[in-house]
Amino acid sequence: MPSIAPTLSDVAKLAGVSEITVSRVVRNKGPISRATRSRVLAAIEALDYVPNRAAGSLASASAPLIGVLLPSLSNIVFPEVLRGIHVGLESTGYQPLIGVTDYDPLVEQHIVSSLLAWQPAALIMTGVDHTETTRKMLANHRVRVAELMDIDAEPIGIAVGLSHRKAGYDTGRHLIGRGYRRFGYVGHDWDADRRARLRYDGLCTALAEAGMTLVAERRNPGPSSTLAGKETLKALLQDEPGLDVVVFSNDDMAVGGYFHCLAAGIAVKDELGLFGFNGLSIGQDLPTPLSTVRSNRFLIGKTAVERLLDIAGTSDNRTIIDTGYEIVEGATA
Amino acid sequence: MPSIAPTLSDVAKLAGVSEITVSRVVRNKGPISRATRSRVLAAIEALDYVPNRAAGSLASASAPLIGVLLPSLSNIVFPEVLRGIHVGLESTGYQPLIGVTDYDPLVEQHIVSSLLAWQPAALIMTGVDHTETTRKMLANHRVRVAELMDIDAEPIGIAVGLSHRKAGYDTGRHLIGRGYRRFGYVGHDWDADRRARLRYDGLCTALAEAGMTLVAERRNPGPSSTLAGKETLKALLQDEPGLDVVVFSNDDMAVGGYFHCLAAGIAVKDELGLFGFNGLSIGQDLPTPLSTVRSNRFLIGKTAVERLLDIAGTSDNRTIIDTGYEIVEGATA
DNA sequence: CTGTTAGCGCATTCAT
DNA sequence: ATGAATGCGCTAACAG
Repeated sequence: MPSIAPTLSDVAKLAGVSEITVSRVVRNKGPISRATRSRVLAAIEALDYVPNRAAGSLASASAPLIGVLLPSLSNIVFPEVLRGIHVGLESTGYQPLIGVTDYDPLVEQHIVSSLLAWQPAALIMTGVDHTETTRKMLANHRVRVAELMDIDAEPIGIAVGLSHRKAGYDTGRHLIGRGYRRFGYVGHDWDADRRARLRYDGLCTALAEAGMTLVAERRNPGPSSTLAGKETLKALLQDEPGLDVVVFSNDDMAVGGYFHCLAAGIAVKDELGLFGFNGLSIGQDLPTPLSTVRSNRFLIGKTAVERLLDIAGTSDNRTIIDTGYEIVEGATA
Repeated sequence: MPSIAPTLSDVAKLAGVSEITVSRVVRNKGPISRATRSRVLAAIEALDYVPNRAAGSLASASAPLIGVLLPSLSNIVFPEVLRGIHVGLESTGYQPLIGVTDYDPLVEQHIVSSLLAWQPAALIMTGVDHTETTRKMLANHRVRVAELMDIDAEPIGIAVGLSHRKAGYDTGRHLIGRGYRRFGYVGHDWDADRRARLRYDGLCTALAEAGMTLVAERRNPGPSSTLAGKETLKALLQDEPGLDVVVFSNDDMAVGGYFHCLAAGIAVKDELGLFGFNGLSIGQDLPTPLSTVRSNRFLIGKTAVERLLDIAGTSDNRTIIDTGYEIVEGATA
């Protein structure tokens, strides 16, 4: 086998047709007779021909790539979204080109710029915080754009996710319905996590409607983690021992809270209710399954891809797709 | 702003130089006088020029891309490796193009083929199980290759990881040294996870050297998970109640085992020791930190990238890089 | 230090 | 249903 890769022209020669015919067979586009198609396919097989993507992209001014911008890979939530994207992309011929923004719109802007240099078919971004320059670039390139997770804002293209404000509100209603009255809140850094704040706002609205407020709250600077949840709950309970339920900014934090209760001998649910957000499997595998809200991360990624590929031709499709959420009763609240 | 992106030629005109000069400035390659460089940079700035990667890749027969093949995104370990890769790639101009093999060498083969179509600078693969066709493709394309995680085999290019056999062996020695005598093993599916099996082999070797064998063992079909660990430990203890320590195939499984002990009222360590593998943060955040082996996933990804970019020019660099591991004493064994 | 020439491999457009 | 001509935007290999 030659160390130089075969090209369209090699295949064409072997099959006794023109290059463009081979190209049509490869892309499955345009009318081709059954006879020539099979001759070409045989030649492709014989030579182990693989199309050169750079050449194809240059000629067509568009690449079978989907740019994916994630804020972080440390939080299990985003690999799960990525998994959904992957499954949605399966056998479409598109490949994901990924970038990590570290929750910084300026970093995001640079990544968008370098992703656009590949002329991707679409861009999948997380959240709704973008710089003006980013928005301008996206408009100029006429790339299809999906914004994931958050649907509480005006989208650039399509938005796929859930209303975090509503999820927070429903959390409040649910817990009030179960008889809880003295609410505490344990959270993490809001500056990077707009959605956690929306949930908090929704929760407070529900409490206010019922004539209550949070009895105590505490937010740990830095990202969410089991450790942060553990320590922050401990601190909160020192401030204010008389709570009957604590809502956490997400499951990571809540699992930490659960571990604190175990270590401190606090009877979860009877003595203190715990409530999370996301529905991570670690929470559901605890000896006492965590009460929480399932956020369907996988579905968000998968749905986004499917919609983006659907609207191939169309222009200006501002759409909001609500993938919803479900309250997971669990056994901690 | 025009909706058509500026090209090298536009920049060249504005700066009053030839295209190739602009190209040299952009790529920071070849000698350029300070004066022209700044004129060109000004023109680039003025036009918001972004190089077209497809064109560049076609002309140079190589793209600033690194293909990354991961077996799965469900297991937290691989996103962590990916994070290392990302950090290693930061500000190098390379971008990761990722594929997920689902632990299937044939799927891997297809992905390798479609990744190579982009002419990536290098390929990062996980593990050492590849089809003959895959090996042939890699040889023909003269791509730099790194195989991650596993260094107990002859590498294609560079291998970055740790000796899982040795880690298993040291686990055995460590636990024997702490006085444990009646060993149990709880594992998951081996067919997909060669490394788990190597650790098991190492463990058995250590036991044999001390004149012991596993008293009981049980492997759950399917991937590792907290749930699997929980249920499998339960089943194992029903078979054989007289164990004093159980080694798990990894931390996910071990955390599940820990949860079972909590629920069943088994005193961890005093009554039954638990030992994992990986050193995941969830294990360390338990009320009782898990005894385990830290496997440095982040470092593996980062190191692989750094080495791959190092050996840019060189050819045929078969190297094994041992990122090591550390026994984490913890409090469960 | 800078420029000229010549393609890279493919898809688009227009023929036939 | 198939083909010819042309160029996408950039870089390698040489000049000078």
